[in-house]
Amino acid sequence: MARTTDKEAKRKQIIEAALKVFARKGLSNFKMAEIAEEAVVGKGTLYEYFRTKEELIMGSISQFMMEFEEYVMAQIVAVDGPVEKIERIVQASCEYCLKNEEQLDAMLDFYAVGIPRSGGGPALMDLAPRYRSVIQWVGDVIQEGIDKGLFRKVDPESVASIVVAVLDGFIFQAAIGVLKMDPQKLSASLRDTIVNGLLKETEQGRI
Amino acid sequence: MARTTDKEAKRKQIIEAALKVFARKGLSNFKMAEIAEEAVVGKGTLYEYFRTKEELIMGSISQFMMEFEEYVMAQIVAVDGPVEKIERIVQASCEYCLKNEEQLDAMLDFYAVGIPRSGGGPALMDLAPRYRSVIQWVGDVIQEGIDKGLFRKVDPESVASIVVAVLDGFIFQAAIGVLKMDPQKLSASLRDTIVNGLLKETEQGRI
Amino acid sequence: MARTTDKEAKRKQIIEAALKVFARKGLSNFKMAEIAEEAVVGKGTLYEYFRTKEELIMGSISQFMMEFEEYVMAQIVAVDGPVEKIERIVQASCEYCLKNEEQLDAMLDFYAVGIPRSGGGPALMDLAPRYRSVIQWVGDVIQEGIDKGLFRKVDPESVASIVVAVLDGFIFQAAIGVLKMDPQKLSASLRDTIVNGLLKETEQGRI
Amino acid sequence: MARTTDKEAKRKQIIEAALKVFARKGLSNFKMAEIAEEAVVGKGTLYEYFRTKEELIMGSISQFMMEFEEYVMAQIVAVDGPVEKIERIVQASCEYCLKNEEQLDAMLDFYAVGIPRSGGGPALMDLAPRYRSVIQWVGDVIQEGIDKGLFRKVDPESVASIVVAVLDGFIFQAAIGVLKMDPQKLSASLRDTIVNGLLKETEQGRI
DNA sequence: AATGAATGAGCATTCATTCAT
DNA sequence: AATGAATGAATGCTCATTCAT
Repeated sequence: MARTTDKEAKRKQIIEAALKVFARKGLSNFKMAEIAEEAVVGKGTLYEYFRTKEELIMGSISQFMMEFEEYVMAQIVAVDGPVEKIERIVQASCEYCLKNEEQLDAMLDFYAVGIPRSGGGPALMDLAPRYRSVIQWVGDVIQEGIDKGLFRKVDPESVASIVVAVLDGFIFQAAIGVLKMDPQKLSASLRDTIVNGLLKETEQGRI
Repeated sequence: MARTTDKEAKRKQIIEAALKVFARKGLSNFKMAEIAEEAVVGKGTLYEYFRTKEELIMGSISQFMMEFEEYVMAQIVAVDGPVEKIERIVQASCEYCLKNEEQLDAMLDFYAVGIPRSGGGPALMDLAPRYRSVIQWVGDVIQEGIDKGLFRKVDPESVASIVVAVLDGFIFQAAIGVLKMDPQKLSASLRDTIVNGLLKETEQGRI
Repeated sequence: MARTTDKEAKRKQIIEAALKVFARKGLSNFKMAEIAEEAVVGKGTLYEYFRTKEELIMGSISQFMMEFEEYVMAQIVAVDGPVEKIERIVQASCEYCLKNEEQLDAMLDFYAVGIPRSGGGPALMDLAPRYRSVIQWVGDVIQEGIDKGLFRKVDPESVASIVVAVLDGFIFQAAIGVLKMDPQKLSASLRDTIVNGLLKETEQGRI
Repeated sequence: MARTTDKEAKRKQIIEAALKVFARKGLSNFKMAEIAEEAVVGKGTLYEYFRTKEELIMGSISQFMMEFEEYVMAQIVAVDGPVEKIERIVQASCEYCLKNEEQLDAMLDFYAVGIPRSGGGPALMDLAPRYRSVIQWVGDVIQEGIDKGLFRKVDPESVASIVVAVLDGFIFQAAIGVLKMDPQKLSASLRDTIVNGLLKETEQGRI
């Protein structure tokens, strides 16, 4: 059991180092040696935990994405009401980005890794399923709003797409430095713009 | 007299080949030799037009971005009315992506290139100014809507940020394959969700 | 623990191989791959010990020059008397060239490397200090001869310049094949021509 | 006839440019393009006059050596007396180096070109015959001195070797910057050191 | 298990040379 | 005859990966 824990801990340690290096150098410029140095292990050790560079990249990104998702989900479970849920998902996403400001620089790279190439093999990592599930989840919230008579009868999936798109767009704008990742301001702004537009006339101004 | 050449034309030819290769292989995996082959020129020729691989990348992306911008701008000049302008910018953006579906795969890479790295030099290409000007432009449209009494008194810049963010987010979703780039549908969807939310109560349903 | 290596020994091994290749191909025609092959190491290994080709060249030449100097110095320490010292330095220099006959071919290249270029950076290697110290040393011997009343009152430095010049000239003549590097003959010849001319009339024929 | 003159003139023009570039960059670092630029002709033109880079190098060095020799010879023809001849050859050599101070930087390279390589082809240029003839000529002068009863009965060829060696050594010392090419001083110095040593005792102090 | 010295496939880049104009 | 755009063979150097210790 101790063995497993040790192994797992060192793997985490390497991934943490990797994410730092990704942020600093970008996914296409970092070297395995840099990660080894950052993780304070030998180059050879990396290969005890990841078979190839590619696997280390995928492993690290997966880990990051998973923690992102977990964080957001954890912030949401206790929230009631569709409007609040959407507000909270925006806030939580921004919060996570802020807490991992360093990673922000690398997130676009993470996204790019998910692009399938027409020529050559498939995407290094298939982001689509994860993406669909997020959109699905947001769509359910929208549907919930409609069902509760709060929202107009919009197409839940389309709106969900938009909400998720805004979040990604914010991340990009923050990464290039034209937007400040302010959870309160951005969630308020999104609420005022999108959620308001979703509310039925009779509901507007009430919430 | 020596062999005469239209330098500008050959430069374009190389850039076109480069963009194709970028889409196929991604910005971090392509080889100069591939571009030479695609452009049907010798490897050495590439270096007659671009001093380094990096410069070729930047030149090609710049060209792409510029053409993107030009296309969208051209589609917009003749449009009147804030709502129509926003609708049209979404449509035009989608159209250009559709016309260059091949490039779509590479666009996330293009974005990633614009991320400044905390460690090491600056971003390969500074997208911020271009971005700010687009947001500014959309913001002006929003302001126009407010001035005309069409829109509620929102913060123009925040809304502009959101609109632009949605466009980028759409591009990403299309790239990973969870969204279809349908100009009509997406612009209608955006209009129904965002623009509606911007309209004053008295205006809703009229436009 | 990792594969352990005597870094210093391997460095020597590479330098030895390099000097062989220099002699065979000349400083401007050799390829790194040739040195790797001669040293029976991988190309990459060369770069573990020398950052660039230039550094490998400089390191190897430095080493050669140093060993040359050490050899000559070692042959001289025990020698008494100015005339004998000069004779011995000539002999020792020739001996070293003979023992390293292979290198002889490359020595002119080594010299050329020390030439500072008016345009562009400084010389790859500054031979001037080392040169001045040798001339200084020979000058001291001449001075000693004058002080002891053996030599005429000549300018020690000028004569030292000449002696050193002759040695270099010999190396060149040997390299192009118009002179045989015969320590006995050359030192005798130099003694008969130069040293004799330095002796006071009263001393001539005595020594 | 005009044709020939033009051709010959342009050839000279190229060689002159080449020598300048050699001095600036060294024989192993210059590029054909640099020579074309310096000569203010197109790259292609170089190949109208020299089949290859190597041929251009050889042609230029030959030209330089020939002019060197011609200059020295011209300065010597009218000189009488072995001592004066030797003094004059030293002076003339220094003078030429001074007049072509720029080339001085490249002369070691020229020498190096004459070194035959054990492995690979022969020397790019065989300096031996030219060298032997110079040594021969100096040897004849020494012999003349002996015959006239001025010099001791030394081995003419050995002494000639030394004299020529000194000249080359001076050039090297001047190139690396430890010696000033002063015709008067150097010839006087050489005369005082070598020639004096050659004089018979009865002649010393007379000349 | 951990390491880092060794490796060589792989790639950006250079530059002598060609040849259409 | 003169040119310089085009070319690709050649080469320095990198870095993921291996493996002896």
